[in-house]
Amino acid sequence: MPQNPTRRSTKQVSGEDIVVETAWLYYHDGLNQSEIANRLLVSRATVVNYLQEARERGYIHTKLSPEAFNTHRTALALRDRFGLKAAYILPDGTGGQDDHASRIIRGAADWLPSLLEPGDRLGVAWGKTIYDVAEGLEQTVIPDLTVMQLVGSMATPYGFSADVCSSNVARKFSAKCINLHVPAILSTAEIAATLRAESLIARQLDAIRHCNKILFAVGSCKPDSHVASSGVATQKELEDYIANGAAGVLCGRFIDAKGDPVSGPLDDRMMGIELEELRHRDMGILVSVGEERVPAAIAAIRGGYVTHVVTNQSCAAAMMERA
Amino acid sequence: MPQNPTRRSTKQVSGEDIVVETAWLYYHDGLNQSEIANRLLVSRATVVNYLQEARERGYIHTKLSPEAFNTHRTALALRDRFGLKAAYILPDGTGGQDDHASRIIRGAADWLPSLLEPGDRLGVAWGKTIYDVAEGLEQTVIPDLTVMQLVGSMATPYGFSADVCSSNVARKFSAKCINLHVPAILSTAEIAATLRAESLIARQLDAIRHCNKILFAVGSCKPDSHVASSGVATQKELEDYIANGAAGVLCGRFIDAKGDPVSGPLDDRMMGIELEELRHRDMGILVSVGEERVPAAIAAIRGGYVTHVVTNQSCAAAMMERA
DNA sequence: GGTCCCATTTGACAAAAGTCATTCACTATT
DNA sequence: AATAGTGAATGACTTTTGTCAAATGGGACC
Repeated sequence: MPQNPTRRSTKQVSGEDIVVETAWLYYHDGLNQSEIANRLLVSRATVVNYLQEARERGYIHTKLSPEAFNTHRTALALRDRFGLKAAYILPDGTGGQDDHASRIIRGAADWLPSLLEPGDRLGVAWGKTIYDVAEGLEQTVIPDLTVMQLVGSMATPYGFSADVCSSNVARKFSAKCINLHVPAILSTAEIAATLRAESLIARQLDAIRHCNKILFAVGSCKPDSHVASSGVATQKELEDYIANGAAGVLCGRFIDAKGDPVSGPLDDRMMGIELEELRHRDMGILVSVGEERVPAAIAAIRGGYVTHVVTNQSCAAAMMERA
Repeated sequence: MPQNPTRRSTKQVSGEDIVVETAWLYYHDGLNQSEIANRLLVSRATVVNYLQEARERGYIHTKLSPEAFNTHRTALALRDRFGLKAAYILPDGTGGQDDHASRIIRGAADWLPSLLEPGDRLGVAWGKTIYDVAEGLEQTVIPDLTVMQLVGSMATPYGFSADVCSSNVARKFSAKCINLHVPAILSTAEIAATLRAESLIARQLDAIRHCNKILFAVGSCKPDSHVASSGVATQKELEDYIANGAAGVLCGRFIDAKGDPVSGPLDDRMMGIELEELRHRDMGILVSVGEERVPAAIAAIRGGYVTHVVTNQSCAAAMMERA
């Protein structure tokens, strides 16, 4: 309004625009800060401030491309060794388990959006890993995506029940969400059967049979597995399955080392997608965290449930060694 | 397998993976080079080399977010002043016309992908600006996108004929392309009418009436306009239109200052979408380069052809001043 | 086993970027 | 009209990053 006073306020008049200008010159045109300072007739320190502001405002976005993780040696080796479509291998952390895990989870969250496309129906399993992946997802709109809960919910104190996992994933993608409003495990096979016959439930169970992509983790078959600690299975039941050759857990179902279903006392009391329905989908995305889960991961791959793997260097190495 | 001619052994064992590890630590974890050097037990200079390699391999991607250009003051002002859905205003270059132009074009190429979604039918006009935008587009897959040529082709020595523009845009998006296999201008209205009646052509012309988004530039109505220099119109014809109040050219058609069609000798001899069919689409994306085109751009906006504008600071200022 | 070749690595130096206390112009208040 | 307050801009200094010529070490060849 008042005439452009040529001093400080000049900068003010162009206002925030100068921040964008600075960011453009720096990131797009590749000038250094001194060059920019000269052009804009400000001090270099000011350029630093502008750039900082641009970063704070989220104008600048730096990311590692997926190719960085699926075209290097280990990734290609794992892919070829197991006949996968792709493997996404993150560098090992230098910290402990948590560091490893958080990298894999961040990696999976980075990669997932590029694996999905409009029209997909994504089945989502449950567990801490999947929950964390959902948390890590950037808000990204994928038009016409449907997310589905693959197994019933369970009352865990941890907050990563199956319904929470699927809802969160759906929210991050602004997708439609089909939840399964039943418990994961019922006290008797009869009650489970009754519920399955219930028309609403039957329709939900039918819907999840039609998903084309699946996101899941595997559980190891150790006594401390989530299957036990979350109360889905008792210690005794778990031991039964192990005695029958169980090598891992996938969507609450037990598989042997070849990936085939292991039958046991829980099967009929469980609500959720069945193993046969999980095989040979367009895409099976396995997020595998922790070396103790390597045998389970191998079993899942052998069973034909997996086309894409996200894990880290050391697990990838362990997988190739043990297979 | 012939052992990979490994170079330095220990470091080589982890192979190229160490480059990814370095990039991760630097860009994702935010460590500085010295910290990384300590962790990886190499010199800092080596870390620099790894990072350089990561950049060369295209692992690292830095971009300015669209918000940087359509949420700052000028962009919002332009948008509100003209009732647009969005304006994307690039900083002025410090160089000459070419510098200005190349920024706008890069900006448009950066922005366009985020404006399109699966299922869209994008009509593409022609001209050097549009051609350059197409060149600048990153290869991005947009599923189920159809690109359409809006006006007939012309024999220009410059290589930015309408068919080339639409084909290139389609190629960059891996989209289906509907081309219009006719000249832009015919010697008589009769021949034009005959061609229009031709079933193949009629179908193509019909198809382009159904696009929902349109990408175009405007031409000024000066004697040196592309309309004249590319041979679509003679100097005399151009003067006729100007005498009738033409303020700009849009898809080969002349409009007055209010954006209404200006009739003249060429109208019936021209092959391509008509002005009325261009108005009020879901999205009309105007890429406007050069202050001499400001009146034409204003006319196009007033005429209701435009919902989104890409231009630079000085043109935006000029537009607001003159309107 | 010795020697050469060559890409990778490195240390020392140079350039660029980041920090921070201070200055400066403008505004609002009295 | 004087003054205090505000927040951007700045210069001097520190830290981080980049460059380059020289060194290093593995493997191939003799």
